[in-house]
Amino acid sequence: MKIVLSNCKDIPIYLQIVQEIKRDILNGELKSDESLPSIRQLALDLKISVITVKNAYDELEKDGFIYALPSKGFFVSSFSESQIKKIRETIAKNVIENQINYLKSIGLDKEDILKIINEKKN
Amino acid sequence: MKIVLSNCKDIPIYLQIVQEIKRDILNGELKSDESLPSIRQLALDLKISVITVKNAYDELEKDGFIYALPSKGFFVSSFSESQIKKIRETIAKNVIENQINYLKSIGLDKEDILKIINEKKN
Amino acid sequence: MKIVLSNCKDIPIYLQIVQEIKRDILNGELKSDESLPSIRQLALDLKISVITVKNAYDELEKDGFIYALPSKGFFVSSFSESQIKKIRETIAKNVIENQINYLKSIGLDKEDILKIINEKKN
Amino acid sequence: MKIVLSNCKDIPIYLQIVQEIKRDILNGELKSDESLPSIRQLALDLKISVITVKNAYDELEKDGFIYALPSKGFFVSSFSESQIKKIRETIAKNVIENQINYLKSIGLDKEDILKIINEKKN
DNA sequence: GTGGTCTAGACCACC
DNA sequence: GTGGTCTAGACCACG
Repeated sequence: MKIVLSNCKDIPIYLQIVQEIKRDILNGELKSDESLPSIRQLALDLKISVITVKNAYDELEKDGFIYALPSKGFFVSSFSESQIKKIRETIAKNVIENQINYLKSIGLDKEDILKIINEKKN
Repeated sequence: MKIVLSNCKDIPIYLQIVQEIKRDILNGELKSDESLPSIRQLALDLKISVITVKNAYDELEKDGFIYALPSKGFFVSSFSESQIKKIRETIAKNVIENQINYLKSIGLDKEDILKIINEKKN
Repeated sequence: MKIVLSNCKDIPIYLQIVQEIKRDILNGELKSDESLPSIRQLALDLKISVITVKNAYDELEKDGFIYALPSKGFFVSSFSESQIKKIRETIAKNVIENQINYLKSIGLDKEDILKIINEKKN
Repeated sequence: MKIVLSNCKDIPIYLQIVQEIKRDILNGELKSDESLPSIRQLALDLKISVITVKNAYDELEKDGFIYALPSKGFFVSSFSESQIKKIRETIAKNVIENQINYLKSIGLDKEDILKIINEKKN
């Protein structure tokens, strides 16, 4: 697993970790029941406080993406392929809906948006 | 001009104001050199502190969207229609690029994304 | 007499007027005992409030640059050529001393300053 | 780092802080990435409100002289020696040009100005 | 009336 | 500990 922290100050470190791990679970890089690095180890690797890593893992556990086995460590939750797919689609729908609404609110219409998307695809 | 604050506390009040005014400038609801409500008036209307409104206006001024004439008030910066259009497109390109990159990173491919966009259009 | 107001918000309007009239007295454009435009007239010309002009004239009177003859108007104070020259030099010494000190404080030495002055003269 | 506030109220406190820190960055007293005193500490030292210090730091951040790492503190931006030199020269050129233009406008000619500068140098 | 500045508190998230 | 945000007052200069 590879986690890269940006210096970007907009997103707290613990949330960056949350996002990267969620991402790796969703894209299949982290498999069901795979073990995550220990809090201590990840803190060492990223040169951050153990508390920050703990906060990130707690958040992921709260959201059901990982689970803790006391005195064993943290593990990726069990997801079937269809569950993963469904989560992905739910996220995508939300993201796309929000962004289209936002772009419309600043004065772009459907055609403008489609044009930009098509240009991007090249 | 109509500004609505959400109770959601994820986004600071002053940033919500910034976003709403930026949006209204970009979608043409606020015209060049149009005067904005005075700090005190807006604070009264929204039932928030004058300082919070000041912070919002300062942020907008920093970004070049409005300008202050002391003892006169705050005013929308002068933008030509083509400038507005360019800003809109720049924002849209960034937003869309980030969105597509993110969706790809969690395992969706172009076809998935297009499918969802097309469904939304209906 | 020609007064031009800048939109620059850093300097209050009444001070801009003060500066421009002082300048014209010092450079000889306004002669001793010459009459100034009436408060009302200048306010009309500059499209500003009479109060603002009044503040400017009061400031100039306080500094001894002009004097008021009630129900007649405002007039440039009587200065001999040597008095004018002395005021000019006093101002120049202050201005130059302050600026050299400032430039030194941000790390420029005499040679740097002289070099820039000499380049400007070309 | 040493910051001295004058009692003079012509310049707002927060701007005095801005000027002193800019000066120390430009003259090399504050090095790239060096940490600045925390908002609270500086407020205590100078016996002013934390908000006033925050305003000063915000202004410096806006101008690119410092950057904030939330929960860490404020730090001097990274400047190469040549960047510093360039900023210094740009400032000097502006200052000197304005000064010379002003002195000319009140009736001094080049020789007068040079004479005063040379006297100062002694 | 306007904006510009400042005070003296406060709570929060983050590390 | 740090910065980020906010409140509810205040005084000033300006127009």
